[in-house]
Amino acid sequence: MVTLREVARAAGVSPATASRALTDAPHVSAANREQVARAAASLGYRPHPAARALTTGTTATVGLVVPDLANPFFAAVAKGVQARARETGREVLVADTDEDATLEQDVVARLGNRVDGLVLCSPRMPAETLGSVISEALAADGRVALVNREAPGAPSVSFDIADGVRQAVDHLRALGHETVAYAGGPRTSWSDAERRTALGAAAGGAVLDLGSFRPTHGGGVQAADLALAAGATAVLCFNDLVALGVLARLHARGVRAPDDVSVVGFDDVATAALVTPALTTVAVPLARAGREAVDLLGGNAGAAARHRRLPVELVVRASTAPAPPAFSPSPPARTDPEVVIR
Amino acid sequence: MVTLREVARAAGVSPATASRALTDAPHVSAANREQVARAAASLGYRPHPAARALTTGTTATVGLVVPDLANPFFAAVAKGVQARARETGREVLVADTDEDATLEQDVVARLGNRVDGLVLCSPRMPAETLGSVISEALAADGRVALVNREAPGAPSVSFDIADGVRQAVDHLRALGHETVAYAGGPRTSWSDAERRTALGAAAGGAVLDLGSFRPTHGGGVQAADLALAAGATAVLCFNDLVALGVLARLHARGVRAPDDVSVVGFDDVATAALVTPALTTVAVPLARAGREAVDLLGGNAGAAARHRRLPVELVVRASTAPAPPAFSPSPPARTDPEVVIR
DNA sequence: TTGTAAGCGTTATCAT
DNA sequence: ATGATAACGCTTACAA
Repeated sequence: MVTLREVARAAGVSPATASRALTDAPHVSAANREQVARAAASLGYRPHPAARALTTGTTATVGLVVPDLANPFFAAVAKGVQARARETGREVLVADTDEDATLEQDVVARLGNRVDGLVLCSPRMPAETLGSVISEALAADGRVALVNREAPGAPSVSFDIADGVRQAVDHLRALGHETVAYAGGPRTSWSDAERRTALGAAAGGAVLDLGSFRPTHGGGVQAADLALAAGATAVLCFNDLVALGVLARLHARGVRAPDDVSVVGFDDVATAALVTPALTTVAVPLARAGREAVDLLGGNAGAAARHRRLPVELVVRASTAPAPPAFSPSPPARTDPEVVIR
Repeated sequence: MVTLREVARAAGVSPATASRALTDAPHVSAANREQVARAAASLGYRPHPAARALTTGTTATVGLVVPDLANPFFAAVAKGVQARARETGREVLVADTDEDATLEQDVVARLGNRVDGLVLCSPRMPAETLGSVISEALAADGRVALVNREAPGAPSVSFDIADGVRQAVDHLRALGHETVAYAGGPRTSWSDAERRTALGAAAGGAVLDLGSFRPTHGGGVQAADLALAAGATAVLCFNDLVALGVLARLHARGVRAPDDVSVVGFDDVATAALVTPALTTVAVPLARAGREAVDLLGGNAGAAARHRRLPVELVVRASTAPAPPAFSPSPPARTDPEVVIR
């Protein structure tokens, strides 16, 4: 291993000067700067990250906590975090909590002292746990940034979910759908709560609440049968995975999409465009969110209180179409107040 | 920040003893061991990773290099790497090269001195670059492990691709398909070469070579038209993404799958089971490969020359069916020797 | 502008 | 079994 001392010796200067030269610090003559650079290059010098971290107290590393790397939603965020970190000369330490909310706190602790800042993309973490994580271990400003979630005390990058819901519902209403159902996500999900709030404000009448489902293909399968039973002609889903499940179940039951029932997803993950019928969905700038979260780290100004909300956009593909003239396998359940979001 | 000195003082011992006690080193009295543990716990002591790394020369970190985190194939591998690393008390530094093979070498260099070992899952990296990476920066044994690729000088975890190809072709032949086409992946891909070699040995006649395509949905769209033109009734694809593209294009052209044309994918990524028709595909233990690659790191024995080849399994779903009695939009091109794998 | 020297928090060596 | 003490490789006062 070639150390700074050796570079300094080769360049005929002291380690201090060599250090200054290589870190672009001031007070170094142009001649020396050049000498040192030349020596470092020819020797193949690589600064020792741990040594640097020990003295500076900074690791040039950002941590990323996600529930499931294999979930395309989080994978897209991770990609954004990765890209931005690399651009800014930092590495990414990634932790997959495997959907285990109890693990998240532990993971944060383990990562805490290895990184300069932490990007938290943990929708399931209880608000109180999140609060303690923010205040406890990462007391300093700019040490933690949230993605797809907002909470006091930490900057965050989230999405204009309300607008996305509005766009989706408007789209379906415009197509003549009167009975629109919502296949919701986990009750503990911050972003599901956002969706429900927005649904309550939807124009053109109430939206049927099908309930809460696991945010997976299986959840969608469940929801589809309920939607059919309720006589819905359109289903808005918590996310694309759920939408895919709805589509699959509809097909299995001989119900055509979009001819008989329209389906709208959320997120616009990569596969949404690849399935048949291609999914109409609310596109959410996942990678961009990851990038901006990284920029929120190391928050110098009062960034600690900063919440960025990124715009979303309905992408109309092939899973939505005008409502069928009269497709009602069973009477709509709109009269039951308990399942209606006001 | 609470340091080891403070713990030692609280426990009434020297830093050396405290260190030994906390690292489970020998030569510490049971009493002191307990005292130190208690003090550390009550003070909330966290060893400083950089300091430890500086003295021990070990970072408790593994690096992972992939071309694209958002690709479900690599995401699954990453999840496995992650899980195994965590179980063994290590963290994961991940680098996404964004499909840029020229970036890979640079990334390896950047990661090299921050990790104890590197898991390389870079199918596109030229063999020579890979060779220099293995020998140069990571000279020591057990510093690098390959996934989905084999090369001299480094241990690897790959898949029994030949067997997978055999299973797929046998399946199609058994269904009565005489004209089976292969939609290949990038020429530079190690695993595509494996597939082609296996195809050459396929029983029951030659397999039509459609050519090389990008390993994406778009590549599949291209391949579909060629398969149709060649009169194939079954298409074996480089991976599931390509298969999805084939399926989409078939559907767009009014060709039914599996009624008119059967399609087989490779990898069995998560979405393969979720689309309609559900994809028949060769399931490959991606996460397991990631886990085993981590175990190959820090290779003590002659593990440096070790190559593990994991078993694969054809998963028959809905995208394959018996060959149609006589579906030949155009005459099969089997007579053209240039496009036939012998 | 440059060099000397003092750490940063641990672990490892060497006495005791 | 325990405790000084010297590294580990780097940055940064502080001097010059």
